[in-house]
Amino acid sequence: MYLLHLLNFKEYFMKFAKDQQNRWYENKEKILVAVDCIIFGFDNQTLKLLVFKREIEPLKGLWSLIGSFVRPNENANQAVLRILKDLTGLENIFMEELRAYTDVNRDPGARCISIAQYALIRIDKENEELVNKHGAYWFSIDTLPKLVLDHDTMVQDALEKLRDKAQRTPIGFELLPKYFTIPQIQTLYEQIFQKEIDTRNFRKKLLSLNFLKKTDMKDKSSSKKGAYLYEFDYDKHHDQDFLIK
Amino acid sequence: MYLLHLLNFKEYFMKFAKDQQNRWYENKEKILVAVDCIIFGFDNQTLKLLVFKREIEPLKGLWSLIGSFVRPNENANQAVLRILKDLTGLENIFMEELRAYTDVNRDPGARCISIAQYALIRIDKENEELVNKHGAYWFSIDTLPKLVLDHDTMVQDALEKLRDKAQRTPIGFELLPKYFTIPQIQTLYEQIFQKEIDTRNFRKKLLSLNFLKKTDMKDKSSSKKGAYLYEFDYDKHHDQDFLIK
DNA sequence: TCAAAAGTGTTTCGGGTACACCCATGG
DNA sequence: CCATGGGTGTACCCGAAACACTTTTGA
Repeated sequence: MYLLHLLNFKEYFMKFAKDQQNRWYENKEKILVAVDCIIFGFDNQTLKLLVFKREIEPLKGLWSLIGSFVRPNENANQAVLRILKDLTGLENIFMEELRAYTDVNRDPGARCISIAQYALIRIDKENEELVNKHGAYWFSIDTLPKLVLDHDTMVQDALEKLRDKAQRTPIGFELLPKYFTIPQIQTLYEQIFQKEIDTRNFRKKLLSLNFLKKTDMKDKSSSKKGAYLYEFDYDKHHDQDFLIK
Repeated sequence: MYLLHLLNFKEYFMKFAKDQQNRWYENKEKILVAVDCIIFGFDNQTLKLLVFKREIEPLKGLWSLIGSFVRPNENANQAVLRILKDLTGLENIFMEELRAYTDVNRDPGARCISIAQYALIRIDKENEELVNKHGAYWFSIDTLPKLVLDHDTMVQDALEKLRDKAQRTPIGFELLPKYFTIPQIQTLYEQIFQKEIDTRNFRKKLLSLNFLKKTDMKDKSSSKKGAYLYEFDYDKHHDQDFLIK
């Protein structure tokens, strides 16, 4: 039987599938499959979540995550990227699966499972306008409105995963502009973990990881002295340990 | 608009859904949704995976994970528990979602997404016989056969997740009998991480966590001196840190 | 000149790791 | 009596955490 593994699997499969696929796949109930996006953003002040205000019935006026049904010719990942592109104009956004929400009655309108995904983007003027045009708004994560269905749970789960991930990998950089200051990163981490971090220890640890390139530019937008701008040095980051608590 | 949140949501929804659900849900393609189970087991020697040998066409003779389509009246979790119950007779099995596999062509027989879940069970004679009756067999994880579709990927992903999880939470106990010895746990961890662990450090760390209750029984099945049997003390385990590398 | 944020070093403490020998027992 | 696996203690090292003052500059 091990020989079979060497055969062209797809060909072999199709040979039988044509005759027999009804036996295997028949009478199996298909289900609506959606993706919902937990989109985090950072405006150099607070961590925010992008939510969508429904302006048509049903559920007019309620807040909701942005989602879509998965189409026949795309996988879940592609569905999310499609949404993000439409909504923000951005491509190459960091995103990762959170988990699937499959309860039978989670959506009273129809049996529908959702594969929730979270994404991280930088908030800037261009995408903020575009986003507003689509009826979406940024909410600070500590003043979120009630969301429809199980979307509140999704957001909480996503926050937990984000914290977990941020501790072990330099995830924050997806949320920062190309050039950023150390105090900016620190604010971001303080927002993610919702607690204050010691300046000296944070800076020491961060710089010791050796993946920040210092520039000779300064950002004076938040102090008179000005803070040096850094950029992420992708060459030097090789998934080393990155424990920041 | 905030007042709306206080209304009975489901009632409100249904009022519109009846008229309008076609507008929202119509023409949305439904998809087959399966669960696949990555079932790990431990027989006090090696970490094993339960795989299923297809004895009917299509794919006769090929090895595969155990799976099933999700039925209209169950969520993914319930589907997995149903499979595990049928297959092993066991209930209350530890299981957790791995992730969803949604590529358009992952299953050449039909568009079908799979929500992969991994589970941990102890292997004993009773469930081993039952399992064999269903055409399923335990394979040591370092001598796995080639599996169909994307199941190899699922197994690798599950192993990674298992390792990650085992490092930060005392997960191994799902895989051990009620009473077990310290050398047994160590073997389990050596299997999971595929490397040798220092006896003294392991024992020291494990006991310092204070959730093992020593009994006065000894297991002499693997040495003349015999090793003390312990049991898991659920009261004392409060999700403390549990870093074992 | 002063307010406000940026930037910098040292000490302490705990946990991780490395490492080698004695113990108990059945055959 | 000896082979086999069970069980124990110490020293070192490194990274995390705690902690306070100087620098710069625009207003």
